[in-house]
Amino acid sequence: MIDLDKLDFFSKLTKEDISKLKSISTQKSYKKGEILFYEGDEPRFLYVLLCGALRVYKTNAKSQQIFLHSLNAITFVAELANFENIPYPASAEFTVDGEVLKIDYERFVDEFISNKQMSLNLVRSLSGKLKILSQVLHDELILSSEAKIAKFIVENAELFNSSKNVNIASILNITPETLSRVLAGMKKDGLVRFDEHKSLIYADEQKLKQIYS
Amino acid sequence: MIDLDKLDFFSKLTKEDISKLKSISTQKSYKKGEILFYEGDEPRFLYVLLCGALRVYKTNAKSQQIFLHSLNAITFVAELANFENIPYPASAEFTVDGEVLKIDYERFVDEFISNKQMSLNLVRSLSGKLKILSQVLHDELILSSEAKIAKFIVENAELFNSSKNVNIASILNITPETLSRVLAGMKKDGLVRFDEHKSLIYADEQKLKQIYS
DNA sequence: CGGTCGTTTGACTGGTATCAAGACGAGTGG
DNA sequence: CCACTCGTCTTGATACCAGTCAAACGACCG
Repeated sequence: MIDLDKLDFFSKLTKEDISKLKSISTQKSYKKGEILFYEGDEPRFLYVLLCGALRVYKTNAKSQQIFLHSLNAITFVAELANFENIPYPASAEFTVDGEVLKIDYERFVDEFISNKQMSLNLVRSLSGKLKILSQVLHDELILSSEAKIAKFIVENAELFNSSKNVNIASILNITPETLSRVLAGMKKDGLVRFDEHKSLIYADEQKLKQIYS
Repeated sequence: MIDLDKLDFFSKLTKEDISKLKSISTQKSYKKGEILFYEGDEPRFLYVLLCGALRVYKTNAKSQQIFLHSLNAITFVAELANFENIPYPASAEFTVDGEVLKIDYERFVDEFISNKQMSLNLVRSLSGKLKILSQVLHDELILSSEAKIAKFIVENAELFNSSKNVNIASILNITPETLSRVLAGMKKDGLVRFDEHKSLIYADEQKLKQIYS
């Protein structure tokens, strides 16, 4: 079990606040692949991801998962659902082993609603989430498949090289076939070059950026 | 000019806080159709919409506007951009005459960052925005045109009846042609019925809901 | 009664998914 | 060292949803 006192995330809280927090919450460990909650579930606790990472996704009518983003410790998780008292708008699955703090939300409100430090944490967290979401919205709503791929190459070159195409495709919410075809096109146009082992050895950043901006 | 003291939004602030706020801000009026900011602009002030309403939209590669949502007074506007120090992620246009409070953001941070009431306002505002955005994300990412229309009919029956199809289409980010065709289909399947003046006189809520959930 | 704005309809297009088959390449066991 | 196999990538044919373009139609307004 992780000790809350040791965490940066709570470092600005007083000793009393920390014990207050401990008294209204429990900790739980999860294995890679386990689900923290499903889209549509009613929120019962306010979650803080203490360690590990989550994959956040929505499910469409054809039961396909639409990847939204990853969450890394330490951060509140889906606090929106608690604040607005709505079902979780997406599902969260552990991509590695992790641990969460499960806070009794009602008591949290009572005790911490006017806590200066906690408010700051919340504002920061909410604002960060908004940034992520508006990013997702932009990528999914405005960008074509080609543009998404171009952006991914420029902004995630390493990840691009270390991942299999299937995984990249699922991050970008496109099919592997589309990814393959677009990359073939880019190769033909000289925007990218690969060595014999399919590692990216050259990318025309300028032209790639033009595609997505 | 609207007097800040009179507004519910600031009612929990002390008299000193209000004058502090006044001293670091100015008020400005806008006419219907004017733009508060464009997507991509650098934020220079923290805006509070004091009266009127804004249409918030993004622009795609073909210069088409993608409607995201409306904002009604009184609310912070795009505070995300200030907090995260990023360009505005969308454009905002007045749909009626309005008035905004333009707050010097740097000074706002200095003076109000640890103000209890203001923090609460911020948390509430951010959380509300997050809810809206995740709603938009769901509608645009998960729902088909038919599903969007079904949802709109169920949840906005009055607006549906009082608006021209062109406007409904632009709210739903679909073309008038698609709207027309889908409605024709629904009529054929008996999901909706219209009188001679195209007013909706019957809608099979159950079946419509099935389409979008 | 003519003009304008909005709606409807049809034919076509485009982007991406889907389905199916083949090609490739790295690791494995004979 | 070869051949087999499995996972992955590529390629082609086809399908589908919604957008585009164009024309006809309708309704209301001055």
